[in-house]
Amino acid sequence: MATIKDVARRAGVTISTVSYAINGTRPVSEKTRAVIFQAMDDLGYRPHAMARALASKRTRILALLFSPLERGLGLTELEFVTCAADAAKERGYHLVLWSTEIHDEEDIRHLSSQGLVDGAVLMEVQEDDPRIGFLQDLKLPFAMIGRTAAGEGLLSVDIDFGRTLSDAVDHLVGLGHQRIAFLNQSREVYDSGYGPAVRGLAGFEAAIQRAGATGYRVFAHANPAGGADAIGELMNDHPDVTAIVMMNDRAIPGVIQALSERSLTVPEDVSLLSVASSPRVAEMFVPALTSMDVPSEELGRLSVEYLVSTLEDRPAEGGDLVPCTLVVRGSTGSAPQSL
Amino acid sequence: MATIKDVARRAGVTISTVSYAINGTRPVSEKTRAVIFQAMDDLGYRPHAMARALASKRTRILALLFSPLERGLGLTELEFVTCAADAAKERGYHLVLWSTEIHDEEDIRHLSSQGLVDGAVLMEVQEDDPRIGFLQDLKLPFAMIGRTAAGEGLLSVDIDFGRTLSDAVDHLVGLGHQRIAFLNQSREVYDSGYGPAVRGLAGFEAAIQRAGATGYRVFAHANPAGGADAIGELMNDHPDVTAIVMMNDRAIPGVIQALSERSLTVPEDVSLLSVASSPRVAEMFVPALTSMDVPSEELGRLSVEYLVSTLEDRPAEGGDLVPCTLVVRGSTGSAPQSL
DNA sequence: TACCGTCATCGAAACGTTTCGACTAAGCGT
DNA sequence: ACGCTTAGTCGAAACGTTTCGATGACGGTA
Repeated sequence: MATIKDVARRAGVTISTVSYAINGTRPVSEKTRAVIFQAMDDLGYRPHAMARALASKRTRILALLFSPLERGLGLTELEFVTCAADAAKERGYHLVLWSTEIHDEEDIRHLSSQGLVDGAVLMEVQEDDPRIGFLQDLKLPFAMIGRTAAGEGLLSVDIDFGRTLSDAVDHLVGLGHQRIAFLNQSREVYDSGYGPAVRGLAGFEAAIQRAGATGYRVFAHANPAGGADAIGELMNDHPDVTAIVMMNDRAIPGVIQALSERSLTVPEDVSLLSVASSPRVAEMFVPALTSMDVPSEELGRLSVEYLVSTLEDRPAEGGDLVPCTLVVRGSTGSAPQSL
Repeated sequence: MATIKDVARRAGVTISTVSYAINGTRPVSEKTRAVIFQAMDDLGYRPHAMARALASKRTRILALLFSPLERGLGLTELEFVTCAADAAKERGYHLVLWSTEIHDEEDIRHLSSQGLVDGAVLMEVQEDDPRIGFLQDLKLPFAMIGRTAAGEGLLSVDIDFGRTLSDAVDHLVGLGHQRIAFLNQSREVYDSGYGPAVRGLAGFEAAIQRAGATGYRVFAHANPAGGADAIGELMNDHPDVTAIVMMNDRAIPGVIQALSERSLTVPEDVSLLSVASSPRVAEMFVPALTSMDVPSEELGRLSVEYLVSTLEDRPAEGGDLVPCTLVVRGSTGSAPQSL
């Protein structure tokens, strides 16, 4: 493989000049630059990533941190990954996957101490995420998908739950629904302060209030049985509900089954709207679920962009909130006329 | 950050001795080794990945190639990714994500020419995959998840479709089913020679034959409508079918709906068995689907292990086939008594 | 005693870049 | 005609490893 030395020789200049021409670190005359680029072309030269990294102390490699435990990665998270990789590539960076127990400090330290990565993107951020402390100690720049409780000046992108739930409720109210339930994650998850669960519910309540409708809330474990139980509870307490906003992908099958067992059809008797889920999930059901799709592409992309900007001394603001977009499928319809 | 130099000084030896002690490249006396490791510990020393790569010409970074187009990554593929990353980590390697159009030679060349990666793992391999040629030209070692048509001596892991379909059919026959349908991918996909579609069907036919049962075959597009159409066709031609083996995740919702529209219940009237799918998918339905789960962990892991072995001059055999494992859930039951 | 092979260690040269200080020649104001 | 800046280039020293050839000490064999 051709090295910078070969290019220099062929162009009749020294290697430092070639380096300046490539990186624009110092001025190079128009004429010389042309000769150098010609030589590079002729030789099919590509800078050697490792050598460059060693000398410049910048690897142009980013780590994507995710924790395998927890609820496990889903389709939505998968899109973060691929979109983040694309975004990184566009900016000349690479993305390495780093799956690590969320509390394993040694493991995270290991990652950075080798000098392998310039920065990190954190997925599945928790309200009180221990990784953030580790990263700060290591002085490793990072961006988050999600937010911590405090979120003080850290780089992050997150779903705009306020706006998302507001849009969701508006859609239902627009169809004539007045008694709407919010099916959240489990109470344990909510109590632990998991961001989406907390912010989602808050957004829902605010939206309901603004719309002058009546809201019910119910929690469900992240599995079909949890969904079924939740519907049982809900229908027992509030049999007059006509629409359910769900923010719990895995509970959905149970919800649907429980409704059909009660001879309630979707969307004639009850409208269903899935929030912060992926189209792939929504289309698994019959009828396909109307949903507020997560802007995973944007989240993945923005997080990388923030990080790269910071690394290249173009400090980014961060803290952006992007709303989910409403996609109407078959599970929402006009509220039933009579009760 | 401590360097090898610091370690050497503290241990009272030269850097080359330290290097030998770390890598085991040459013998080092027990006493010296102890002193060196002590020094490393004291200083919290970690070899600098880039420097090591530059000097040894081995980066210990592997690329994971996937093409964004196609049918899009699903939950099963996601598991490949995370498991491959874990396996790589265990062996001291890193995994970078490289999403590339399957035919984009320049892009693949770009990847290797920088000397960034030692080898590649290919996901979603096609029967006649152009990437393989590129990689061979570049002399970049690689392993595949899936197989090409020829598969001549290339490193690969794949699902053992013969064994898997055989187990699936046996399970159903054991429940008394005698007329079993195989719901494949679409005819187009099958005709294009997509490996799983071809090998799956072949395995099914062989298993049916061996079991002395009757087999029907039907194709479906990878979406709910496709599934519904397929059931329509199947029930029209062969209303006596009592079990369906499905190898088409995305068509499943349509299948279930079409069955219920015909007042056929699962599993009382018809047993459903999903092949080569992920538990996550199987549990989305009511009743949860009995399935042959893809050993994604093993596939991801093995592919990395093969590649690493080859890189470290322990040539691997490759070409392993691993079967899916049967997980009985609620969608299969005894064949209906009468017809 | 002289010689040879091992074992353990040393010193120095790579690996392919970036970057710093220095040098030259040209352009400027005075 | 003088010094001063500036654009353009050079040479050499990093960056932190691995690896090769050489060296010295030691024990065994002739």
